[in-house]
Amino acid sequence: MPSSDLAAPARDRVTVVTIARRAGVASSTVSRALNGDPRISAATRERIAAIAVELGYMPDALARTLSGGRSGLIGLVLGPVENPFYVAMLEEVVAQAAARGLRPLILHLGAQAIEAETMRALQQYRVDGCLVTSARLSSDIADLCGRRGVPVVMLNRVTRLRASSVSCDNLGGAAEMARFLLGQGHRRFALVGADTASSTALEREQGFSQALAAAGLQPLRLSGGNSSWLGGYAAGERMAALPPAERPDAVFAVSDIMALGVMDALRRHGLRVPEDVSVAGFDDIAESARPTYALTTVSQPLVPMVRRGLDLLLARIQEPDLPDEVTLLRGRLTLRASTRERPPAA
Amino acid sequence: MPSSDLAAPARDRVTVVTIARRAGVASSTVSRALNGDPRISAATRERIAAIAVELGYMPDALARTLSGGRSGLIGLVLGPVENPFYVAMLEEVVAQAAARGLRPLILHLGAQAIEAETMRALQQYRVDGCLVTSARLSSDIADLCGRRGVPVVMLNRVTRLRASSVSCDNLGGAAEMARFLLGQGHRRFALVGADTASSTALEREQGFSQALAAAGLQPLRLSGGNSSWLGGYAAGERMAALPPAERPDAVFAVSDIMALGVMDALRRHGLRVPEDVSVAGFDDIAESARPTYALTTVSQPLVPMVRRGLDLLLARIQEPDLPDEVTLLRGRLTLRASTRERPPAA
DNA sequence: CGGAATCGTGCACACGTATGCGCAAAACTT
DNA sequence: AAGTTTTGCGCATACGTGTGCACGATTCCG
Repeated sequence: MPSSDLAAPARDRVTVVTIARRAGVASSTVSRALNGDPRISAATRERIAAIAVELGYMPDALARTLSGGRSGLIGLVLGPVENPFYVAMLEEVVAQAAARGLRPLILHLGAQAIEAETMRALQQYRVDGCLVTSARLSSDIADLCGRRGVPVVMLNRVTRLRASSVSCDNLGGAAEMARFLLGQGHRRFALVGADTASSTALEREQGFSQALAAAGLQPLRLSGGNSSWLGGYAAGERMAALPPAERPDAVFAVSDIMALGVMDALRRHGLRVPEDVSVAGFDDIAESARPTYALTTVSQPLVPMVRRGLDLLLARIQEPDLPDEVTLLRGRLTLRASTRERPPAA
Repeated sequence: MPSSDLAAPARDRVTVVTIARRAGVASSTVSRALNGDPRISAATRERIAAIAVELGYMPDALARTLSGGRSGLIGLVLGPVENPFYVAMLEEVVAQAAARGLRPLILHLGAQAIEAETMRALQQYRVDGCLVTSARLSSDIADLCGRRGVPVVMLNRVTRLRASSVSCDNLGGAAEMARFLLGQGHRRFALVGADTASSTALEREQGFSQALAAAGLQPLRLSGGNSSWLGGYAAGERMAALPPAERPDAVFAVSDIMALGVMDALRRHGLRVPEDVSVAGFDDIAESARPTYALTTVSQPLVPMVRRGLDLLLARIQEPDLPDEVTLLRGRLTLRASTRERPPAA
C-alpha cells in the first residue's frame, strides 16, 4: 500500500553515516573522531569535525544511551509546589543540572500520591539517577530505584531508606532561632507545626522545643493543617482568639509559607507584627523578603544544597557502589522586621 | 584488562529476548504479542503476557523510539516561575501529560534567555513536540522546531510565528472587567502594565483601555517594572503618593501577581481596599483567593487551556502537516471583596 | 634490509524494539 | 484428495551510536 509514501521523505536526519559517506571513511571512524579518540589522526579528526559542523550534526542521545552509555536524564520527584520553596528548588535544580549537561525529566509533581504511571516512566526511560524532594510515598520510588540500581538523592529530606540525602540542619537552625528569640526577651512562645509530619517539619519542631526547654520554657503548640499558607492562617486565627493574657509574644512556624499565613491572620485580627507579636519562619522564600512581610527566618542554603545533591548523584552514577551519604548544611539566621526586642519585664 | 569485570553482571535487564527464550519463540513474536498484533494466536499471546508479567518486563522507551516510534517526550519551555500562574500551569501540564502517557522534559525554566544547551537538548532527545509558555526568545525555539518538523504549541502566548497557540481571550476579559467596574460606578481608573511587553499583557491593556474609551474615559497608566509582585508594589506606591483629588478609585493590573503588589502597597500607605480604592487583576492565581486579598479578577480557564493545548499538540504529532491553529478561550469574571460599588455621585 | 612495534582505520556486532517478507502448517475450497 | 487461502510464526534488517578486534600501512630498531 503506497498510500503514505509521501510522509517518509520529510525529514532525514544527519547521522554518523551521513558524515562517513561524505568524508569517505567508516562510520566508526566518525564516531571516534567526534569523541576525541586519540587513535584518530588530527587531520582526519579536523576534516570530520568540519563536515559535522557544516551539516549541523547532533548525536542522538537515545541511540547513544542504548549503546551502553548514560542517558543524561535525571528523574525529578517534586513536592507540593504551593510552597514557593519547592519552586525555587526546582528552578535551581534545572539551572544547575543544565550546567552539568543533565536533563531533568519530571516524574512527579504535587502533594498527591505518586501514580503507577510515574513508576513506569522511571523504568522505561533510562534515568541515570533520581532527585527526590517529596516525602510522600518516596519510599516506593527509593525501593524501585534501589532494585534497579538507580542512585537516589533526597533533597531537604532525611530518610532511613537506602538513599543519600542533602538537607539543612533543621534541628540546629530551629534551635538557633529559639535562642535568638529568647535573647530578644521573648518568654511566651507559640510553635506552629504541620499535621502531615514530614521529617523536615518534625526536626524543626524538635530543635525549637529543645532549645526552649534548655531555658526552662515550653511553647504553645498550634497546628492548622498542612504546611501551607492556609494552615498557617488557621493557626494564626486560633492564636488571635486567645485572651491577651495567654497570648504568646513570639511565634515560630516550621516553614515560611506557614509563617506568612500566621502574620496575615494576626494582622487581620488587629494584632500588630512585630509590635504585639514577633513572627519567625524557616526557609527564606522570596515572599518573606517583601517589605510587607519582612520575615525573620532561617535561610536555607539552596544553591549549595542543590550543588551538593548533584555532586552526590553524579558520583553515584559513575560509581554505583558508593555508600550512602547524609549531608547536613547549616542554615543562616536572616533578621528582618517581623521580630522585635521585648522590654525585659512586663 | 579484566579490572572492572565485576561491575558488568550487576543488573541484567529483562528484554524481549529474555521472554522469547523463556517462551521458546522468536523475539519478534514477543514484540507482536505484547503490542496486540492480531496475527498472533490468543494462546501464544496469553502465554507471553504471563511471562512478561512474571518477569516484570517493561519495554525500553528509548529503544522503541529509535526503532521509529515516538519518544513520548514533550519539551517544556517555561516562563518566570516567580509568577504563581506559571507554576499552576506547570502543575496542570504535568498532570494532564501523565494522563496521556507523555513525559515532560524541562528544556527551560525562568525569565532569562534560553541557552544554547537548551537548543541542543531539543535536538538530541527526540522530543515529539514542544509546549512553550515563555515569550522571551521563543522565536528561536519555534524556528528550530519548525525546521526539524517538531510541532510547537504556545500556551498563553499568541505569536505571529509558525506555531499553534492556546490563549485566554485577554482582550475580551479585560474589556469585561472594565465594563464591570464602570457598572459599579467607578470613574477614575488606573491601569498597571508591565514594561517587558508580552503579548498577553499588551492585549489586556488594550482591552481595558478600549472599553473605557467607549465610555469616554481614559485610565491613568502606571507601570512599575516587570510583571511581578515588586512591579505592582512600585506602581501601588506611586499611586498612593498622588494627591487624593487625582487618585483613581479603581485599579486594574494586567496580572494578579501585580495586583497583589498594588494592594499591599496601597494598604501599607494607609489606603483601604476596597473602601478607598477597588483593585482588580487577571489570572486568578491561588493567592488571590486568600481572605486577606480576596481579589476580583478574570479567571483563566487553566484546565481547558492545557487540555486544548495538548489536543493540538498530539494532533500535530500524529499528523505533522496540519495547519497552525489559534484557540481563544473566554475567561470568567470572578467577583470578590477587593472591588466595591461606588456611590453614583461625589 | 628484514622483523617488530606502532599507528590509523574498517568490519562486525551490541544495545532493545519494530516490521516487511517469507515460509511452513493448518484450514478451507472444489 | 489436490489446490488455494488463511493462519501463525521466524528470519532478517532497520534505527543511530559505541567499541573490541583485526588488518594494512607506516615507522622504528637492529
